[in-house]
Amino acid sequence: MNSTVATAKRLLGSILTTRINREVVSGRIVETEAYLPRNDPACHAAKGRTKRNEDMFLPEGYSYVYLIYGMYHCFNVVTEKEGVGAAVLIRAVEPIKGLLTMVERRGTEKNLCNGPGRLCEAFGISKQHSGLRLNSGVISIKYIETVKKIITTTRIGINQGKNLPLRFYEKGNPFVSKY
DNA sequence: GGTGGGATTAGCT
DNA sequence: GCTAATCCCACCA
Repeated sequence: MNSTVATAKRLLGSILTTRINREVVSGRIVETEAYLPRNDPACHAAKGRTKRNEDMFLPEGYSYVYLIYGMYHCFNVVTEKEGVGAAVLIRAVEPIKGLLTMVERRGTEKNLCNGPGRLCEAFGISKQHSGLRLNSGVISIKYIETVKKIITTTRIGINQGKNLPLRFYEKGNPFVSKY
């Protein structure tokens, strides 16, 4: 098992916290996807380093945030050494703290964080938060526990590399995304 | 319950 | 001009 897959599984159950615009929001990660440095056509780094994906080539423990479909952001954790280009996409979290802030930012009380675009909106994450070192003030991820019941499936919403079993979520958790 | 289209932008070809 | 790791709402059953 390579370290990106190991990280994707280890992040399940960890606590994600952001301090953005003086608001503290946190949640428990329940769904992730791995994007591998080699033999993975869906990984942004697969076609080499560009201005868009350069933060993916930072060392492990940095954030990589990008804009998708013109309107939504996706939050990733870089997982390999500097220059390699691999990450774990955080797809869903279970809200813990700052529920009011999430509702305010999302404009609804439903589906606060069960999807990569939704959780970025709820947590206040946007492109300016790409390339930050985690646990240095703005975005923090704290390891708490190892989730035992992990379901592995293929990834969602991609066109290449669909058949690779690189999506992980906690069995039975209602905050996992639906797609 | 399920399906289909529109929103909206950066970067590559 | 087209695509991209998405989401929401309208519509139909």
